Amino acid sequence: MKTGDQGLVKKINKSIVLSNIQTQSPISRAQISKVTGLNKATVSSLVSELIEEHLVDEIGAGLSSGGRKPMMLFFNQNAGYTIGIDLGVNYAFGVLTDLKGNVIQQDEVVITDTDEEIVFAQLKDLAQLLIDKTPACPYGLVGIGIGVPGMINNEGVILFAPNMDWHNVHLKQYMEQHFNVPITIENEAKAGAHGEKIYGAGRASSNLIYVSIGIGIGSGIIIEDKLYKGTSGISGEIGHFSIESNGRKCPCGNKGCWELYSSEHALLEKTAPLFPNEKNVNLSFLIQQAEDGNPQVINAFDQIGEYIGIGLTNIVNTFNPEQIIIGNRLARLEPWLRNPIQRVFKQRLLPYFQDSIALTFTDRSKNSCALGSAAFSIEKFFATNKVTVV
Amino acid sequence: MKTGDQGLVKKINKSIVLSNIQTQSPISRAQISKVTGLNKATVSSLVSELIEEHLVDEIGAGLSSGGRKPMMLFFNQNAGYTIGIDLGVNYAFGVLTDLKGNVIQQDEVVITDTDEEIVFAQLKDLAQLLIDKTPACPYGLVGIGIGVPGMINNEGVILFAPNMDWHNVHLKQYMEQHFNVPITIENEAKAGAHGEKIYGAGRASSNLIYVSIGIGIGSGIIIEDKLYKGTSGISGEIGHFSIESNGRKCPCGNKGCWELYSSEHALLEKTAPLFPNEKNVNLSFLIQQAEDGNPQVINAFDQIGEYIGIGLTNIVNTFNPEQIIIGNRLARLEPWLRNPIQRVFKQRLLPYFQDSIALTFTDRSKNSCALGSAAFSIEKFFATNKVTVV
DNA sequence: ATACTTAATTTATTAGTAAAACAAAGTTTT
DNA sequence: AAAACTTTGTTTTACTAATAAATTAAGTAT
Repeated sequence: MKTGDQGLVKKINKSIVLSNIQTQSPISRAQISKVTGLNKATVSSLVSELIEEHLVDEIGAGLSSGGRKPMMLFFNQNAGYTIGIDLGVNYAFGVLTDLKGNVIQQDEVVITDTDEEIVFAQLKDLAQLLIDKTPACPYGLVGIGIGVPGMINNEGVILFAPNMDWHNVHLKQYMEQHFNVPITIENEAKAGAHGEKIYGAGRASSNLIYVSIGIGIGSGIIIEDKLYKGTSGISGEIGHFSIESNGRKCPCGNKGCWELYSSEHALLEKTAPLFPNEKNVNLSFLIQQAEDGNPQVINAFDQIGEYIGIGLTNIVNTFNPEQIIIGNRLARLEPWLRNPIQRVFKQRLLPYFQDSIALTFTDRSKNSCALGSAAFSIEKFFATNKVTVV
Repeated sequence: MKTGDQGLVKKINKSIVLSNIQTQSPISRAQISKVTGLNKATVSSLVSELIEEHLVDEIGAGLSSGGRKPMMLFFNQNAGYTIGIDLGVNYAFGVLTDLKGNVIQQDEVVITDTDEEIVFAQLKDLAQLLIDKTPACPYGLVGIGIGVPGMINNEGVILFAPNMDWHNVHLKQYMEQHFNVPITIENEAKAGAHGEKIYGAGRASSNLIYVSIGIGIGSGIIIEDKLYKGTSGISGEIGHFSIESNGRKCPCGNKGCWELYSSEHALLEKTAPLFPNEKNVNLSFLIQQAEDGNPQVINAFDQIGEYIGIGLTNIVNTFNPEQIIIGNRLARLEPWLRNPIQRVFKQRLLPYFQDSIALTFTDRSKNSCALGSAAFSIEKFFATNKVTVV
């Protein structure tokens, strides 16, 4: 039980002030006071602390609205930097961002061998490369986050990453040994969900499910603005809920798992026979075919979309979320998936859900997994050092 | 954004003190100070307010442990009373409880006609009957809660109760007109989940799913100790997630819904042909048959249990909860359901989930729906009048 | 030039927790 | 049984943070 004291009050209010400056800047002290209801004096005092801590800058006077000009405040997004890495099965994509999530630098390495030690070394080099590009600033690098396609427990241990063939892998320890900053290892879909919630399409939603459809299907669950990790850290394994209770056996033990019908893997399996002479039937190839009007491919996309819709219906019935965001590789298929999904929603969802659900595809120009991973460190930084997150 | 001030601090601490007295009583001021970390003076001051508000009583001196005897404190559970009603399709069961959830009085009425006005009048009479039994006390009746088998929106409107044939029913308004206390209308499974979390088998779990298996299947989702209601208040409709994506059409619009295979309705449908001469094949009859060793009935129970296990597997994969509690009518089948469910878990769940999940059947001697409905009012009472719930 | 407006700081007040001193009521030691 | 110690709970004092009111600063409107 955490008791309350004046320090708590100050943390709360300081956090509110900072978050207002972050999201509404340029903003004056007077405006903050009006918006938050905090007394002008309180705002002034908290702002001056934030300025001393280099988290806020005075950027110059604003326009007068009939009286003294307000001094406009800016969030000093360059007070520190953070690294986020999206670790895939055959790539690792890293970003260096400022405290607002702006990408300062990015880099990608190709992974050809998923051997633990090789990948570890590649991740270390990728991080070092980005660290070397970190501009001089008061707080330096505040943390490194990595999104991994596997199950991560509450201690950050990678319990199982099927497509990497990893079991009980201690990436966190390895990174901590090499870099003296907080390390966050999180499931790729949870990181993606967080990225969408903080910086992406999910900012306005309190309850959203980010459905990561790649080789398999995972998800990140945001409930009341907060990532829900589950009791042991492995919530959201929705790729393995059964939509055919006695369907094909899945390696997970279950039968008829959703991802057997709706993932990139399922799509490739389904379409490969259409191109017996083509060695390299991959997603880009299929998209090209669809764009060229190949009816069989378009039909395959539609069928996958229908199965995706069936699974999403289950999610909506379970969570009653405001929004579902489709992420990862199959988000590229938006033009072909949106219709069948909406069609299934219309057929299968109760009317009460139909009105309240928004379907969004991730903006692939931003990597929400890498950004979300980076954002974890920013929150830890504020929570431990300066202000509480409200 | 709710800012912090000293009032907030006091609310938090007062709530902590009260909750310690509620759960640990008899307890002295000194002990509370030690347990909470609050200063002795702070505890004294907060306790004296609680005593003035009749929420806490000094019950006499305790045993000395080498010095002055401590004055033991008790939560005054009789400071107020609350009513909770479990509204079923053919019954309404009401309890009058004290502020600790002890049942003071209970009553049940039979519902033969689900016509809105008739049921409303029955509920009003049931509540009045319990009110008449309310002992004299400082706060009187602090609220009435009703758990309804249907979808309730955030404003307490019953959008749809299929088995009552209700659409857009304003029970809350009706009760408010007749009783001048806060009225809470909530879905039956959500109320049950809350009851289990506050008073029942789920007290120790932060993340739990209460699965109400009756005519249909609903659920209440507790996430981080809090009931998750969903964006429009209708989360947890897990009876309508599809486990046979192209299975039988369900009235909800979806196909192959879980409850078509796993509910009491499914069980009765499956077993009725076994007893062509029996007019009244109901749950009690089937249980009697199973107890008498009828292999066909036992087999039917096992099959239903398997389907329940398949659905629960989906839930575990999705939520990674600490605990699943089976509630409502089919909880009576625990002796026949536990094995097939555990069997399915063993076959279908990933090992990481197997360790962390506890399966519990509700204690049918307590009605968690009625108790949970009653508890809603207690929380509202403390939140609005005295202390915040922490 | 004077009166109004708005912004931000300074000063005084208030509310709540905490630390220390104290009072109350015991037990243990001699 | 007196003295010394313990534990409980209250009182006194100090401190911190928010707020209200007064003040200073820097404009605009007429």
